[in-house]
Amino acid sequence: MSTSEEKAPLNFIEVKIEEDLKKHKNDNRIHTRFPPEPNGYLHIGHAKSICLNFGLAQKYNGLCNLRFDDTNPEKENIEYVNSIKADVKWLGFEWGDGEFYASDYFEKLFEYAIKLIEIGKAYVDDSTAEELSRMRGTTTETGTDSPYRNRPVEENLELFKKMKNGEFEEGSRILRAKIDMASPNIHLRDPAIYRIKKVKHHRTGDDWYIYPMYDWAHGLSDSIEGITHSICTLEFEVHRPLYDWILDQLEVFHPQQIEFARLNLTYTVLSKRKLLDLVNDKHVSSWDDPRMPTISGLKRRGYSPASIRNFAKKIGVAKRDGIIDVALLEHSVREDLNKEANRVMGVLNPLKITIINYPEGKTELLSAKNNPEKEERGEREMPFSREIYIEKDDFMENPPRKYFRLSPEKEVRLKFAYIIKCEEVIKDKAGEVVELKCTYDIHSKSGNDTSGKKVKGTIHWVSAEHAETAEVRLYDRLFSVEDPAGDKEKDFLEFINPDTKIVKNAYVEQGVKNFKVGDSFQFERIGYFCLDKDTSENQLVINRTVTLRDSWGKKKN
RNA sequence: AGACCCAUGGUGUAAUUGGCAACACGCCUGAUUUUGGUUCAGGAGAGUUCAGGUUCGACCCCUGAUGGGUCUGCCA
Repeated sequence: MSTSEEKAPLNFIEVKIEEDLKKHKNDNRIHTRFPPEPNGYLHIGHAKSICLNFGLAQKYNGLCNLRFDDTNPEKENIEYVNSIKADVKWLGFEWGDGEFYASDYFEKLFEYAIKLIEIGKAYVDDSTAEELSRMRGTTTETGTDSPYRNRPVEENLELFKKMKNGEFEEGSRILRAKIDMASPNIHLRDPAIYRIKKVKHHRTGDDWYIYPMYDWAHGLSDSIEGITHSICTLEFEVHRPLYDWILDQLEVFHPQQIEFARLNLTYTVLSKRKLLDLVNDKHVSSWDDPRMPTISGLKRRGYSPASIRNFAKKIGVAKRDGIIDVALLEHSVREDLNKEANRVMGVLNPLKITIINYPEGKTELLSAKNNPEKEERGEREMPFSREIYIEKDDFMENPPRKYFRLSPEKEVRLKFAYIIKCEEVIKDKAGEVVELKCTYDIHSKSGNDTSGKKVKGTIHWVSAEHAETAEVRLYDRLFSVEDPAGDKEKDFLEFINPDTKIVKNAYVEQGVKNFKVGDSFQFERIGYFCLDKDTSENQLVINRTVTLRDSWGKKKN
């Protein structure tokens, strides 16, 4: 038995590609494209598409273009173009010379339209939008022919050129493909392919008074670029007959459109319009608010490009639409950050401890491992002194069974330091524990413990005198229900989760000050965090990316 | 209502193209651990929406039903 390498199962698109390869279709060339409209920021759903399209090109030694579908100047702008380029690059993909814009093809697209008119397959229609809508029919009733449908070619040519020259009012006329008003597929009922829009375009300026519709621009752009596999989401399935019709009429290179199910994620929304609403209505601070499922939001939250790429790999590609558990996304970051992120200590909810048998004024440096998963990351020195902070949760006056942490008369290890014992609990008038008096065992020093003691729990701490204060933003899921957009009665905005806690008075070890904005690290025993761009000279701002898995916390509930 | 698409554990994706369902996440148990993390070992959980048919044999092919999605912009 030869142990040839396991081949990962192919998704249905790869199956299709390999069939094409077997038939030597397109001379075995594989060319995909990622075609965003620059009218918003990219989100995790786009990341799926980016990984798919660029990933296919990599796998089959092909190319993947980045093409901006910029045919609607009303909604598009250069800010979005730039953010999209930055996000794709950040995700780890390169398009080389393959940066294109549908607007680069406006002239060519116009000529193709002329050709379509010339072969009698397109006409200028003077009907109003309402008339067009009425004549289109419905899903059950066929449409009716427009009175302008049989205009002579010459007249169409002349009118279309006048449209181009700006001689008509916006909305007064459109160019339509002449297909079949009785088709059960509404997209084939003489669809509009050009409309008049006297709007300045972010790239072509005032050159054009007419702009092509998606169906006209997209397929032809694919064709012009020699795209072999034009991959898009399911809702374009009904457009495919039109995509094919256009290319067939013009007898040009004919890419194959393939549709797959777009990504849905629990506890969030992934539609550009809804994300825009969140930004515009100030429910979030910006497109890169760390709670946003945008690529820039995930980046700011502390997600690594690798974690997103791995997530995309895990979710697979298919035609069935479903909803993916965010837990899988969270697992993907933990998996990556566990290996990559250095450990530091941070106390989010401090409880002061005075170690009464530790000399006043003394400070010693203890060495701490930076990353147990990567010995080569070495060690750092942490100052230890008489007064320290521990996490409030790490002390209980009346502990339940199997509580491994600190409680009266009990001992725990301070990680990388000594074993301490709780001798006295100090409370305020309200009965709240405000401080602990402890003793430490001088023989229990980490690395050379001769005390012979073995304690069940190890907790994190930070020296009071040496700690830095930080603002820590404990982000939670953006919505409090699994499918906020799925409720028929309530608007998705009603499900926004208000529980993002901001902890102002966290104490963190000094080293955090040396991190750069965007650096990820683990607060031992708590979770993965990163330094936020709001950090200033005198204020550290830290975002929680995701908590650590917590089997104890789960058990308690 | 019509056309088109889809249907496999809680979730997502597989099943050498017809040979009695696998992987990942999540969940549970145990071991290891100076992170109740990681790692390791194990477990529960679907008989493939339903009803027929073809076949020695069906998740896979056929028919019908049911359920879900998409489509009636001069948006993409």
